[in-house]
Amino acid sequence: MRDAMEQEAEDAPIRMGAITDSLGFLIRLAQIKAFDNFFENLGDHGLKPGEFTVLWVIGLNPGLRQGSIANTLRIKPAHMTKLTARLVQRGLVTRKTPKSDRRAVRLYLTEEGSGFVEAHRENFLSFNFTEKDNLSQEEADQLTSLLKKFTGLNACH
Amino acid sequence: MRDAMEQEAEDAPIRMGAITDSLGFLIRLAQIKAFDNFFENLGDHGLKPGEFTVLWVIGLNPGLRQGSIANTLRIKPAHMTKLTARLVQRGLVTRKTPKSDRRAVRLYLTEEGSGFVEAHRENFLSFNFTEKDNLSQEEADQLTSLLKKFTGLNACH
DNA sequence: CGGATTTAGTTTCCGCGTAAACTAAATTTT
DNA sequence: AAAATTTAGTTTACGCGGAAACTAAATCCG
Repeated sequence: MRDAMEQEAEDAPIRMGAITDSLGFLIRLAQIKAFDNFFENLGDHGLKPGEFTVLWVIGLNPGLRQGSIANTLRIKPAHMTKLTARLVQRGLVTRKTPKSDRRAVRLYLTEEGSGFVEAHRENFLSFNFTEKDNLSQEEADQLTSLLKKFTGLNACH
Repeated sequence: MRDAMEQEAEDAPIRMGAITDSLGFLIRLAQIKAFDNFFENLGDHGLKPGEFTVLWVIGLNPGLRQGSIANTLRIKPAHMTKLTARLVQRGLVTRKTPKSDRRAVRLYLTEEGSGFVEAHRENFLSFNFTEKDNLSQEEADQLTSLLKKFTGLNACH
């Protein structure tokens, strides 16, 4: 009833061949899933994963230069400028140019920013857990550890 | 010499706290790395990972509907339209509207498209390997398997 | 010192991917 | 069979992220 080679039948299984073993492809899928989970759990506060991460790092390193953060989090300078502007505009972050180097920009959390991180810390950290849907705790730990190795997070850049 | 709490010294180690264990963050880093590797190894042919993947799947399933591919590869319809247009424009793919359903669009590789996939198959598959930089073969396999589980690639959607 | 280079960040412009609204065709309902 | 609904794909408008060119300040060097 249906053509042998051509995919005329809608319900025919779709062959994916070797891409199902492609790290690049799998990582892209994982990215999508992680993103979905993020919004399911803390979409309400209106920040995106990247923004939250920046906020987090500023909280841990008040006064860090904008460029250092960009470098650490693998965000490009051009993007960092806009991202920072957004956070400032929301009143979560302040920029300060030190007298010692008037090119530089140092970042600090505002009161509100501090409160924000404090308020969402649990949610943000649990976001690591809720997205482990299909994984046991051990598997999740293993995945985390392998990704760290793969990305060279330990060895720094 | 430097302020205790503030990050006045440039070379001070940057604290990242719990995000180094955040799957979402790690996956983003992995994504960036995979992307870099892709372009290092086959950036010359001018296709991006997503485009190559689509080409690949069409090759394995000639005549598949555009929407089915989008669904399988988690590409949104709106994007799929543009992506397909690009591939058609490069002469790698042809679109065909079957008489049985004049809304649908079926996709096929052209001669050139077939040749293209054929020519880059090795490169494309080895792309899985070259990006395993920091990982042993066993670790890479393990990572692949965990990502499959995490993304639910086995269980389908 | 004063010109050349480097460094920090910004601005402009562009492409990718998405959401929402839309067009057209098939299907369901009555 | 006509109206309502669903389905397939496209169009439009927008935001995110990046590359390249730029501005301004600091450093290097003769």
